[in-house]
Amino acid sequence: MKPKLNDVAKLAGVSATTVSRVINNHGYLSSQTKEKVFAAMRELHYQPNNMARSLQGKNTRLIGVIFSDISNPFFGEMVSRIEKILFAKNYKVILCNSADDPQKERDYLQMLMANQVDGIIAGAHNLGIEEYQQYGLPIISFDRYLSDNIPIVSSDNYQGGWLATQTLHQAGATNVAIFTGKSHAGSPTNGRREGYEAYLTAQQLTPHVHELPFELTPALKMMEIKTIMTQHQYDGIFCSDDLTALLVLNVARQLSLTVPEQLRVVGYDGTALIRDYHSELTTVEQPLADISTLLVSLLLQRIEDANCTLESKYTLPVNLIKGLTA
Amino acid sequence: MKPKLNDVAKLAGVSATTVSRVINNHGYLSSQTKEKVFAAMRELHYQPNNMARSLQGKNTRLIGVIFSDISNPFFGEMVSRIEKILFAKNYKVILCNSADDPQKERDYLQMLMANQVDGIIAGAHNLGIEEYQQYGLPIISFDRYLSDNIPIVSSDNYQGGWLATQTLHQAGATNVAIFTGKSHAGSPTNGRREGYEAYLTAQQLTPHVHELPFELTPALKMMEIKTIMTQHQYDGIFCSDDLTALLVLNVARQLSLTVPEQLRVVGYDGTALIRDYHSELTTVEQPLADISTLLVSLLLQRIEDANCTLESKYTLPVNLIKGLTA
DNA sequence: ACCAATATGTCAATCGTTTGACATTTTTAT
DNA sequence: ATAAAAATGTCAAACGATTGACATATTGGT
Repeated sequence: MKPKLNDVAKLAGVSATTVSRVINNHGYLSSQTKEKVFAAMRELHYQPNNMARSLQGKNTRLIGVIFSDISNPFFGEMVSRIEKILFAKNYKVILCNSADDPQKERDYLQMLMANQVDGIIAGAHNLGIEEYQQYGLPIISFDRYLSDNIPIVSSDNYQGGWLATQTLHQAGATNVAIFTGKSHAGSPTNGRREGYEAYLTAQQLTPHVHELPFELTPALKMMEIKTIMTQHQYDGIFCSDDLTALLVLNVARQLSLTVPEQLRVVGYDGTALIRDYHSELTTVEQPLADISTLLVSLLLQRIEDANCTLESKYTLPVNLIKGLTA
Repeated sequence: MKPKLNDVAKLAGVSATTVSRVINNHGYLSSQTKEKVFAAMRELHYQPNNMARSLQGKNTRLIGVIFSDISNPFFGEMVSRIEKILFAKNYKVILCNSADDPQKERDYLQMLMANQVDGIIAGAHNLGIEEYQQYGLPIISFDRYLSDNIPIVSSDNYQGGWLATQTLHQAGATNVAIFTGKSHAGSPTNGRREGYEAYLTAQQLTPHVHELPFELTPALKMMEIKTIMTQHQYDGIFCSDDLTALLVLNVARQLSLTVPEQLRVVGYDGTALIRDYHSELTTVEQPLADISTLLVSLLLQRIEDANCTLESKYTLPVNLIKGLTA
């Protein structure tokens, strides 16, 4: 069996209490004793049992991270960053892919509770507000309103939508469409669309909104896009995420539309993947590093002091990455 | 505070033992009592404390999943699949991005031990073999030899390398290079390179191996590729991963090389992302679904019966996805 | 009315570690 | 030499749930 605290104590020739004190650096300890104990721990490859520790009320240092699906590069990069930051602070991540399934999300929440996580970073949002509220846990939300006492971190979607549309317009487009997801209440893409509409209205131009169902496979989405693009002669398209923008560029190629002359395209997100492998795409970059840092930092504040007052909303500025498509 | 088993017992008007029995479905129980207890659990939003449970020797149902970085789409997709499969079997994933840093990998292993994970799926491999052996934990490795008693799941890298090269050759290429990572002992890319060399040798052609350092940023890698491609006039390039293939295609565009007429390109991995957004790329697809399923299934076998005999190596067939680049 | 099966309760030990109370010994400073 | 500080020990009660031993009560079937 795995070595326990008592085995270490025996090997080191000290009492169990002393070993515990060494581990927790508690009370008076001579450096010789410490060394003896550490040596014994090394020799036995001893690792204190975190389950037992957390029973005493110690933090588990586990954080639940819920996103819809990390195989989406945007979430993948974000979770990867969050994990790295948390690891540096000695926290571990329990990964939850909710797959946009409310029941799965609910199950995950319960599971996270059962595992005594210290807090949750929520980036998937299908559940009603109450479900998140009823657990008295520190929670920080990414990009969506959950409840009054759950702070939201997001980038400036409105500004991003405005910026994207402005970029298309200034690149010469006048007949500008937006391809976005279904507009859910509280959904982040709403802001992007509002920015888009506001800019066009300010320019006395007409918005053309196309909602592409979220569940569509990329192949189906592409067909849909092709249909839309043949029926309308847009000269500028703002896609509310970069992957959709790639599909639009593919379709443009199929339809022999020259980019950016006949068609201008702006995407959204600006992940490292897109910047590195699709530098041609003009896109609005969300500050993923800052978002991740802030999410973690707020959560840890809440964990350390449950009563600390946090803003209800943190909005980070976006940045336009100028490529060749607009 | 969070409700405990005793609170449920009080509310339901039964003993703590009965509640525990209901939870674990142990011994005689009337359906009325069960209902009363469940009702009380619901009312209190009770979740049994997994820490306390696992102290009795119950499994934690936590699995450590170590990969170098899930922001790489290949690993992202793989971890996403693994997580989904494990969740369906009521296991949770502790996510570990080793970032190709041996020390981080070591820290992760210790952390996973401290958290009493039931097993580990290891897809990052920087540590010496001993380090994985010394923990008597069920471990399954993806694509790399760790130790005799740690089963390896991988796809047929040799066959994949052969297939890719054959595809380039049959598409008309005779001066065929391979772009691969640094060849580490036990590294999976070795097999791909061997398949590449074997095919060329069988065809009386000369292999040209270019090792691109793993750590390079994509931008630097692209420069390197450009240098290589201008110095040599290859008419076929086999990239040991798809992202590198995208860079090669970018460079080809910069150098005004027509694909596939002047230059044929074959990638490797065939993730959903590539299939969906770069269907033009000819690539060797690793059976990610099967690999993930097998990894999980073997691990759970080991967890359920530590002595069960498993093969030391499981090799799954690869599949050529014909695109337009070769 | 009687035996068995079913249902529930009480009690206590256990899992591995932490922590406080208290006692004892050793070291250090004056 | 002496008191304070430092170092270690013993003991036991937590933490929250599980589980076995055992007792008791309620059923149902015959």
